[in-house]
Amino acid sequence: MAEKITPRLENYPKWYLNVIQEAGLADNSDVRGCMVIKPNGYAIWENMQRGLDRMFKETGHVNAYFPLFIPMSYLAKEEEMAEGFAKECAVVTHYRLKAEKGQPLKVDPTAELEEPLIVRPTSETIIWKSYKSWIQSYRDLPLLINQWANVVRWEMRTRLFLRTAEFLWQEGHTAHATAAEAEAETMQMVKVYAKFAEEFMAVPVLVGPKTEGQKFPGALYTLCIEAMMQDGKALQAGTSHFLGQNFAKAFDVMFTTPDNKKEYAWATSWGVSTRLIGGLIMTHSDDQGLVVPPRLAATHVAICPLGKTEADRAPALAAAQKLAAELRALPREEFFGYEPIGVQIDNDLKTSPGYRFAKHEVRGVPIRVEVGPKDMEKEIPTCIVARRDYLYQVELEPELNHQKKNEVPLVTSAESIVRALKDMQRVLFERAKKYRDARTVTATTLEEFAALFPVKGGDKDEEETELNKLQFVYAHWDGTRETEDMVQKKYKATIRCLPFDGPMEPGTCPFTGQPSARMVLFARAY
RNA sequence: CGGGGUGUAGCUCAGCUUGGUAGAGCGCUUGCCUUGGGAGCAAGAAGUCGUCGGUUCAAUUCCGGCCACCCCGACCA
Repeated sequence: MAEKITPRLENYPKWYLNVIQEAGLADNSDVRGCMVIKPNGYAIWENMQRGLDRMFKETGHVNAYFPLFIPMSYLAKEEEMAEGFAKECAVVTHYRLKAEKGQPLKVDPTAELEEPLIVRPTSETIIWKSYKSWIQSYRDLPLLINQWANVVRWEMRTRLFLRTAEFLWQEGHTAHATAAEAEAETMQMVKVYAKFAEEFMAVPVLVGPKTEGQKFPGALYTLCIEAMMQDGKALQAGTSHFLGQNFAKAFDVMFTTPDNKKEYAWATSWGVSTRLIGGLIMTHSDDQGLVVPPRLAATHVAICPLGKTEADRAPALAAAQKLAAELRALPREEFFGYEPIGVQIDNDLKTSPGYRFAKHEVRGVPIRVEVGPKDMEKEIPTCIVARRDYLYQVELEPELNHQKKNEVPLVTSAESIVRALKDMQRVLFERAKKYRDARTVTATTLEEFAALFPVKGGDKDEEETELNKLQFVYAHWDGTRETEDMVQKKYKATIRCLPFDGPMEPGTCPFTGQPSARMVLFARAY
């Protein structure tokens, strides 16, 4: 059978879409720019939700839910936000259709809303409208609320998971009595995101503030996490905003201080979305399909009993069931401390072993176990444990002495599997970090910078397929919006952030010759 | 909103130039065969050819309108 997935080096964007399709993560829908998230993709999102939600709760947050529709006038109350989102808002103007026999359905012109509603692109406005009535005293603060929701941003160009017109996310919205407290919250939450990205997704990230030009509309500043994809492009994976008193002022949210004075509340907001799934795919997956770090996998182990007939297979099937039960019975702390291990027995008699192996690989199941008659005949029965992360990587990292398949005694296979899962989580992170660090460079002169972000003569395909060529580039910057805009226009590279642990020495801006406080991180971005 | 392109089976597409009412591969169903890396053979089901109109004895094919989608640009946290 022909290879179904376009190799990454041939065409990276096409590979990305192939993986999503073949792994059963999502479909394009008939509604332009919107996606259908299929069970396999949604399972990853559910695991992301679980991990994040736990971390939010551990930092004192609670969940609530606010309406999908927002009166248009609310958005208008915060000027920067209105300007920032005006061009991508879906608007509801009517509340009724007209259905007459033999006539096409149409909007009932007599059912026009007095005030149009927008579908939330983000919920600061409607949430702060509520906060106005919830916050009276300093005793009501801090207010630490998160919501899991969908939002709509009418993007011109969409890509599955990375940028869709509707997407799922969480948005935290907090109110505090002091600026310092709100700023600490902003920092705390970006660190939560960084921890989640690195420990759950096995995606290394850089943390730091956005530039003035790239911050969220309505924010005083934005902190973000940035990840490198396999093609060297950057992906903004999460943001945490210090909103100052902008929304409190827009919605008149004042509280009484202990010394009986009135003050506006201080705000933060922070969010990550289903875009993380896109980032996960483009960090770990390979030409054979999806690779999912164990902490986010719904199914961790697929056991394939082998044997031609039901009778041939019976002993192997029994062994598979025993192993599955053993794995499922493991105490949670034996795995990652909470979710139980997901085990699936693929006992399909009608498909060949190769087909089943390939199916689980393309879908990103971390561990596959093969057990068949040959294993069961042995004095000490064994099984084959195959790790998804070793496949097709062997030639890339020969020093790690990867083994595609390991034969282990059945009696010890459960521990072998748990050990492998833990190791895989670590290996994926280290591999991604090594990849990113090897592709992070410094440019001190304009010539160096220009060579790192070549602009081709129009052939976009060629440009996008040059895997390994794009890099993260540290360079000085004079701090002005003009220079930032010029670089974006000329080199299609943006300042991703000013990483907290990046180089801090002052220097000279290669673009203007002006003094620069520190180097910043440039990259092409999704 | 400008420039280009495409709408034919579940999917990817051929056929149209030169009009005569439709094909392939994959997928699906069934049977045989096959079981430690995506097998093979055979049979079968499946399409108002985007839509509306025009020309014609006859339109998937030619002409026009419309609609949808894709690519490039613009735009885009």
